[in-house]
Amino acid sequence: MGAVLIGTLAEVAGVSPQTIRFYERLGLLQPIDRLGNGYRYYDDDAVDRLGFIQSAQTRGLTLAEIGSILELRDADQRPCGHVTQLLVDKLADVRAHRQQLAGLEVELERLIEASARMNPTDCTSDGICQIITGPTSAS
Amino acid sequence: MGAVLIGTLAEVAGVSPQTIRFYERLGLLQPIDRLGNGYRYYDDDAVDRLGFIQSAQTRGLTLAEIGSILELRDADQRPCGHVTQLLVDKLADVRAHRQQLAGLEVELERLIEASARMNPTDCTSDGICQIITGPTSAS
DNA sequence: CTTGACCCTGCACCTCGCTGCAAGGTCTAC
DNA sequence: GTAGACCTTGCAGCGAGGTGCAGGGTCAAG
Repeated sequence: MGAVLIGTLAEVAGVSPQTIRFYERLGLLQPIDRLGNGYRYYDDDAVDRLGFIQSAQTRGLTLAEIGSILELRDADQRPCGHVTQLLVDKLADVRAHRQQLAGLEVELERLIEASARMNPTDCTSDGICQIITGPTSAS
Repeated sequence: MGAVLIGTLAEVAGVSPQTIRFYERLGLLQPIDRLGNGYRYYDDDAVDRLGFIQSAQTRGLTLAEIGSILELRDADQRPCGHVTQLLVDKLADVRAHRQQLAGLEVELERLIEASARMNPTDCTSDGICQIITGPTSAS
């Protein structure tokens, strides 16, 4: 089952051939070799590798971070410690981001509620939009 | 106090002159006119307008959305309804995004916890990184 | 011999909100 | 007259993760 061309690999892995070439340029996935006509060919490990990339992406890792894991693997090192550190850092990022969005959510709720209570005639007064800037001034 | 040049407006509003020119290209802010030498000049309304843009940005609106509000204002229409709709939509976006991040947070916590329980010797087996893909396979 | 499905390379483009640079004109102060 | 601070225009680039296209080569079937 080894030695498939890029189109087949793409179909099996559920990505486009362009994406595979793009990953190759980023150093994430190298073909075993080229055929006489220049065509890339791959073995089953490539499918696993693409699957890993997709798993890691859904876990919020960037392609650069995923590349750093694959690099360790390719150097026959155990990436466990590195991966754990990446995940811990990512968790901190996600929590910070969520905190920020929570603040925004509260703020939007407040503005929407205030706009519902607003008298439409208030709108014609000066300023561009008092729903957003607040009745007289913003903090 | 009217008729300031771009640099003064930029300083007062706390943005760079380049940013003001950028907003002009997006149609968010037009100078009153040009002086004989081609220099843009602005009045105090421009400061309010830049303040509004910044307020709206901190509320998560994109420059395109902000532009749609300003467009209504410039056409002497009350943008209240439109603004409220934008905020409601934005709130839905923020909630959806937060939900997604909440799922990711739980997932990362799970992976980090699992990695702490993992036997280091497990790591040498096949696959690229079992912390990420899971012990035998991922869902 | 031609059609159609593949494959190759390299480059441009997309979103979003700027930022920086080059090459020039202008204005003020000394 | 010259230095320095301002202004003008247009265009390139960032990051992130691709997508799409042009212009070509290759291969198998009919």
